[in-house]
Amino acid sequence: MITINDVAKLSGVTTATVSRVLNGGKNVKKETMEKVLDAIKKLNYKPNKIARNLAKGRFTESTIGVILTVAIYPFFYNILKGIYRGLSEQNYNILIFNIGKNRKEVFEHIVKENLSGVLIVATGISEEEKMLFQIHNMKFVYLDFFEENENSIFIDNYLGGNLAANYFISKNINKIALVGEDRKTQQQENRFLGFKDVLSKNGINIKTERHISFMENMPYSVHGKESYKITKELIENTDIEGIFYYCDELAYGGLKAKKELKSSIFIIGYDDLPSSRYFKLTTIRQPAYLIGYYGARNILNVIKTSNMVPIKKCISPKLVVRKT
Amino acid sequence: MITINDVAKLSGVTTATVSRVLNGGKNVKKETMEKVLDAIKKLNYKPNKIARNLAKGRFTESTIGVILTVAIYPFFYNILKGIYRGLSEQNYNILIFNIGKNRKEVFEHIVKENLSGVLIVATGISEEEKMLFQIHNMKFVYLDFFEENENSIFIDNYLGGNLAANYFISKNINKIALVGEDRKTQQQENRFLGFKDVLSKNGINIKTERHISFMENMPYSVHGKESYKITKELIENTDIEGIFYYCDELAYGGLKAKKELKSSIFIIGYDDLPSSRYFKLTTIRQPAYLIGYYGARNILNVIKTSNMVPIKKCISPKLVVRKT
DNA sequence: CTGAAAGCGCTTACAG
DNA sequence: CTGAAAGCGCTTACAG
Repeated sequence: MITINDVAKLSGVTTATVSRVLNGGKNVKKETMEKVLDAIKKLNYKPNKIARNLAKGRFTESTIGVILTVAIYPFFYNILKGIYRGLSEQNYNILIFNIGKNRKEVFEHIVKENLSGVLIVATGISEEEKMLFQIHNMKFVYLDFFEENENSIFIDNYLGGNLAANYFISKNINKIALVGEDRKTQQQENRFLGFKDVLSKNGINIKTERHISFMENMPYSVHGKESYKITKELIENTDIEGIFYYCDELAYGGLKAKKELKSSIFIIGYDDLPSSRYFKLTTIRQPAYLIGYYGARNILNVIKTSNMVPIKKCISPKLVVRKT
Repeated sequence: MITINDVAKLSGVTTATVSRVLNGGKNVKKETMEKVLDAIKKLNYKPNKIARNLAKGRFTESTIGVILTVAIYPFFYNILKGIYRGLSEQNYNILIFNIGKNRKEVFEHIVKENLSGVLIVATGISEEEKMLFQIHNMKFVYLDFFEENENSIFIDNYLGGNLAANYFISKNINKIALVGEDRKTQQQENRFLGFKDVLSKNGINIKTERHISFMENMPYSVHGKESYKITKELIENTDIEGIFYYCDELAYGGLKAKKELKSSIFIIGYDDLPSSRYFKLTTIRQPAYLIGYYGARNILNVIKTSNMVPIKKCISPKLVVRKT
């Protein structure tokens, strides 16, 4: 590594002078300046920001980390947008981490960064990871994820499930299927539980439940195609009247099957992504943007107040009735 | 600021021991550890990452800055997605900066960050800003922006304009209006120039040109509403047969006016946002995701090779004919 | 298991 | 205009 010492030696001055040049060249003779600049170029010297910031006593943190798993889906994008808005307002920057692969390494990297706090999107972290954060006094807020005793801004997925079930009941639909992913996420568990609970209260049992195998490294649309196949099969081989999908993108696949087979099956999604409006999909709306925005405001709050009582913010989803 | 010295004093040990505790507590007596941990809690001590990184010789940069103006529009979001993908592949993180307000301050902040390089989205930077980057040996690549002698990944907006004009000509449409923004951006200038050039070659002159006043702090949909009004007025008061809009979101407003007035006017947008498919909007597609992805790969390249020849990558837009 | 001391790469008041 | 030296907050080989 080329340091200020190397530059000083090559240009025949002390590091003090090199430093002066680096800082704008006030009080430096023109010729000296040129010599130094020359040496910098020759050595392709790049000042070390870390050292400089330490020397200058610049310890202000104005960056919030955002921890994402795998890809940015449209839903997460809206969360991100909200975060961006909330953080920009307070002149904070966003540092995005992807913990999809090398999770452990990335976590160790995160605590080395000069961060004010961290926003964790749609996933929980292990006790070990929490410990790591604690040692480094790194505050965090969960987004779209609930955990007792932690700061979390989340959506009432159970209620979302209720809403979907009530919609079917209002339409007098009894033969119902569920289509989701095969990985157990908090979001899906609660949605489906809320859905089933309302149904059983009304004496209805789910006819069948299908789970698409989740593929981490694929664009999510691949799952939509799986959903299309499954729906087709369901329509052809069963007397199902309605399907509740884990999310809109899965429902889109269902819509395609429905159309192709000219079926009159009822379909309900979850998320209310932008496209759902144009597909006229009946769905449960989650205000993703708000989650992000609240998240941004709250992490800033947590940092400032070093609050002991965890922040809990539960957002209610809404039924959006369209034509499916 | 509370430092390791304060903790050492309060717990009656030296900084060496505190440091050991901070680093996992290997070779520290249990009681000592507890004393230190106690002091840390009492003082709410937060280790200084800057100092630690300097001491540990951790100078690896694995972060790329992304400079955005104002808000994240759907188009920029797709660029971001591409960047995210390309950077994640190489285990780099993204640090997002918003230069919408306090531009100068933010730039000064950027060069203080420990960044490997910077991606500048859809905007040029001034000579002064370039100088700043040069002094700090900060490499950058323009995305969706062209400048001679700089690294840039851009879209051929002139060609995009050509494509739109040719479409109108193929439909035998002669009475044409242009709807754009009132700020002069490179993107709009080139699009409209390309459009007009083809028309004049065919002996056609633009009938009228309208410019919506750009509002920085508003969601872009506000501009769509303006566009709706303007289009309505154009349909009602002129014999225009076709309108070319600066971007899809403006075209959506036009679509609404067209529908309301049951007009048969031809409408063509620019971008091909996801919703455009459902609106059946004829438009010029810009592969935003690709720009981001190439951008990520290229900035990484620029850093590694300290290339002298600027990287230029021109991406061609495509006409997407739908029903409008 | 713990401390004294040197060092990470840079900056800056002080003296000349 | 320039240098010698102390210092930023932390880590770590060395010695005990």
